[in-house]
Amino acid sequence: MSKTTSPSKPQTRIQKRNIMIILDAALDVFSTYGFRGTTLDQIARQAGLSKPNVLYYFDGKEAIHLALLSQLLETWLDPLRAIDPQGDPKTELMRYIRHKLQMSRDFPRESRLFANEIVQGAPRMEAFLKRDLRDLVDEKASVIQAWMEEGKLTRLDPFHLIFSIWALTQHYADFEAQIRLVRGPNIVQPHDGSEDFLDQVFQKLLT
Amino acid sequence: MSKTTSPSKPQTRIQKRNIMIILDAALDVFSTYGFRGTTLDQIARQAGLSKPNVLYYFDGKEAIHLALLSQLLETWLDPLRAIDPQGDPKTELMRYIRHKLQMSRDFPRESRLFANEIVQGAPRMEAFLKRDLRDLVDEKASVIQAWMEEGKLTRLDPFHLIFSIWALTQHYADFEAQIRLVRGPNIVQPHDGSEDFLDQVFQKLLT
DNA sequence: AACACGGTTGACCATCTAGTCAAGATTGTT
DNA sequence: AACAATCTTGACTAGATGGTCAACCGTGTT
Repeated sequence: MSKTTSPSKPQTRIQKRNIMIILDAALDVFSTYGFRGTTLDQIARQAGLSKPNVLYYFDGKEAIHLALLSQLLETWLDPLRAIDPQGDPKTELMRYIRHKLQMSRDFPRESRLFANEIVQGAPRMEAFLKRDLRDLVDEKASVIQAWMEEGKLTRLDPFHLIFSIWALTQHYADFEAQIRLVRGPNIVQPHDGSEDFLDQVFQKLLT
Repeated sequence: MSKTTSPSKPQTRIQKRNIMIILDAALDVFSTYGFRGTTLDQIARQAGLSKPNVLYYFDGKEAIHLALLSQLLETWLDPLRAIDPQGDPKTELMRYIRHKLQMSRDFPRESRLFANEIVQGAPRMEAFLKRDLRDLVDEKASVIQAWMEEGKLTRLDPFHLIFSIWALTQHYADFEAQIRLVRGPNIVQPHDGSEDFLDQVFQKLLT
């Protein structure tokens, strides 16, 4: 019998709290070690709970991972969805870029959880990527294409444009270790200067 | 006693062949599943050898991984090293970008092996990144900085410029699964159009 | 042919890991 | 206080996994 997947049952205070603690701990560990590199014991230790107790709240390792992914995917696409075909092209795109960069800064663990999945071939997200993401990207690519044909925007391949936004914003979260080590111990925030830089890049590119 | 680490012993034909087969198989598996997600049995199966036979050539899983990493890191930085302070700034940088993109196209497994390591905090590459990479990046950032101060190049943060090149080129290899799934089954080469696009981006950015 | 060395493997072991279970501790309600 | 439902855990199991080992096979050299 599934535990957290039954949508009807009301949750007690303890359930709410512990489920949150477990998901937070699991996000820490999964985003650092990947799915197979993570053990239930690690999650339990990080959560400050015993392993059987973790399994009291979730049906298994897979279920915890799935819960994190679906939670993430729900909000991950919001910035892209928010692009308004009626708005000013450059404003809309710059807002999207800033939003995406902000998410990479504020939710680096989520970004790395996602990156871990994708680098390893997205075995647990194929359905989602094929369905929801592809439709959304196709839609927004059309919007961008239309803007370009109306002469409101530099002509570029809209798909590559979207990919470049993903690459540049997520890089700061996903490759944080590299940035940190390359820039030395005096750099505290790998993101320092990233907003100004991306502003420059895309202002130039889109004009 | 270490096996492949002794540099003096001459290798037989069979050794040369099997070590190559093992490294190739291991690159397949490590780049797809990460270090902890990979089992020796998987490597052995992929190589068409028995597990004890694999361990006859390498001291263990760690040793195979290490061999791959050091082999990779030797060549990974060559394009960056090749940037010539005496050359024409835009030419040098565009050549670097094209070279990097080409490596991401021709050696996607190597790129993903690297990405897997970095996303997970670079535990096995800290020393290398801190030492070799940092020095090299510092050096080339200075070169770029000098170019900018001489007015030969748009003023930009040289570190972020380098990061952006890494992000945009490696994205096509590291996130290939995402690109493939988003663009649909009709796309065979996720790289299609990437060179033209990156040319456009950096031509605009650097002018 | 005989020998030595390189190459190969089935069987095995210790450890790790996901998941179970029954018994006990806590909590909320009356 | 007493009861039931929820919550927690030590001890356990089955299977996976990295690594070992002794014995056997193959090949080239004399």
